[in-house]
This record gives sequence, C-alpha cells and structure tokens, in this order.
Amino acid sequence: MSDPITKAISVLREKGLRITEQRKAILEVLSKADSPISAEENHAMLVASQCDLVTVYRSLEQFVKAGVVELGVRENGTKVYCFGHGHGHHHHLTCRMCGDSERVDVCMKNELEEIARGYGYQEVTHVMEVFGVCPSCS
Amino acid sequence: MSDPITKAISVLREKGLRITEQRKAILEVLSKADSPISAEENHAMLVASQCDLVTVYRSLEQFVKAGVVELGVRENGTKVYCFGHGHGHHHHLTCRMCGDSERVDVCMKNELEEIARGYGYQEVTHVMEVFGVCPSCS
DNA sequence: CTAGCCTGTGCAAAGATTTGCATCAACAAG
DNA sequence: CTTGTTGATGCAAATCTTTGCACAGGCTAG
Ligand SMILES: [Mn+2]
Ligand SMILES: [Mn+2]
Ligand SMILES: [Zn+2]
Ligand SMILES: [Zn+2]
Repeated sequence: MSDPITKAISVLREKGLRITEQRKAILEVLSKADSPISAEENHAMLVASQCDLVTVYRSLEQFVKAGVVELGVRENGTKVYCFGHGHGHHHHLTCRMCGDSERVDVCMKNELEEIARGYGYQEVTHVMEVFGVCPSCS
Repeated sequence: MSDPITKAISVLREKGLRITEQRKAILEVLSKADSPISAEENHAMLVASQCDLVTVYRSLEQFVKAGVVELGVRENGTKVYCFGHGHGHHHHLTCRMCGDSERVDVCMKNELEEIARGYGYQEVTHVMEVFGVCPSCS
C-alpha cells in the first residue's frame, strides 16, 4: 500500500487515467532508479516490456500532470523524472559529471507565488535545479 | 560604453573569444528583445545577417559560458537567453501563454551553495524559472 | 459478460538541438 | 601589410523530442 507504484496507480485511476501494461512497466523502472532519469533512459531500462519510446515520453508527461511523478531538468535541458517518495514537490542537487543526485528540500514556493501575484500572474509554478561536481568526480 | 553590446564585446575579447559579424548580429538581436528568447527565435530575427542556425546555438552557449548572457529555461525545456542588464545573475517570471516575462531578483544562491558544500559538491550553479499566466492572458 | 466509448499506443513524420568535419577568417606576431 | 595559428562557421548527419493519425484495448454501463 505504501509501495510507490501501487500508490501511483491508485492516484492515476482516481484521475481517470488508464492503467496499461506499458504504464506499469514505466513506473516499475522509475521505482528502481536511484536518481531522476530521462524518458530515453527509462525506455532503455524497460526490459521485456517492449514499449515504444513515444509512449514513455507521453506517459511520463501524464504522470507529472497527475502529480504522481516529479519533473526535474538536467543542466543541458534534458527533462528527468522521479517519484516524490512521499515528499511531493522537491528539488535536486545533481552532479554534472556522473548524474548522481541528492534531494534538496529548500524551496521558495511561497515567496515566488507572492511575487508572481504582485505582477498579476496566476497558476504559478516553478522549476529549480542545482548542479555541481560530486566528491567522487572531483 | 554602458551599451550592453559594446560591453559584451569587450568581455568576449578579454576572454579570448573572437568577434565576428555573426556574433555581433546575434548580440544585436538579443539587445532588442524585451524578453528572453530562444536560439531559433534569435535566428529568425537576424535580418540581413544570414548566419547559420547552428552558429546561433553555439554562440549563445559561448556567451553564457563567458558570462555576458544569462541562460533561462521555458516550462517546456527550451533554453532562452537574455542580457543581464547590469544585474548579472537573475531569474524570470514567464507567462506560459504569451512568453512575456518579468525580472525576478529573489535568489537562493547562498543557501544552495551551502547545502551543496554540505554534500561535498563543488562548482555549484543553479537554474530557477517561475511560470504563470499573465494578466493579459488570463 | 458484452458492447461501445474514448483514452492510450505504435508507427511515421516533423521539429528541435547537438555533433563531426572540412573550410574560413579573426587576430597576434613579425 | 603579410603570414600562420587556431577558433568560428556552414553544411550534413545524427540525436533527441514532439506531433498526427489510425488502430487497439482499458473501463464503464447495461
Ligand atoms: Mn520549489
Ligand atoms: Mn538564482
Ligand atoms: Zn559525480
Ligand atoms: Zn501572457
């Protein structure tokens, strides 16, 4: 029940999204990764599940919209995905050499929404990523 | 002298980069834009200067590395570029409908570097972008 | 369980961005 | 001004990501 996949599936169902073999496989891969991964990387790790790369791109996008998966960005712009692991919205500190990453919980959500409201903006979201070179790669 | 293009050019020279007609044209376009623009958009605004799109991509990347241009990201992952306008590092609040943007000076640079150092990371950088729907587009 | 609706999928094509390589030209030295 | 070095450019191709469309299959109603 607290298994991230099971939880994700029930949320997807609640939101009216369909549960397919492909989506289950994609979530499976995501749950095994220990750092955020890209759509291509996810697809490469799908073993028997032969699922089209396009489907991986589209499914991950859906998962983010449904709030069951968190979206990040690599320094080169590549989008990466990971489970929220119960914490929901968060950020990452990613090594630009090896891709390893640490969770960063500091966030300016409130200040940013305040500023945005000041300019009359609505439906405010934000993306933040921190990059560096990890101890192993130094 | 305080003209952003002139200033950019002298910095590029200092850093050993060459000043070409193409680069001057790209900077020119950048100085006229009132929001951050992508490489493709920059290329589309180059008028007589017939310069290859690849050159725009590569030049903008160089400008960022040299610190004369600031890099941002749109919500869909597209990289966008703008002059620092004398303020250096900063962020943007961008309308996801029309692309208009406001400058955001709030920044967690110090906290983030502190956290990163805590994990033993070096050469720390970060990207942050805020998105919403502007008053005109609501 | 079955039928039907409508989302999700695969394939193909378009679009965006990066990379490789031969040639060109900025600029420093003489 | 002439020359040589080396970074910058353009073209072509590879790579990555999105989009269009017809068909397949999950899910709900009966
Ligand atoms: Mn945040
Ligand atoms: Mn900042
Ligand atoms: Zn590393
Ligand atoms: Zn707008």
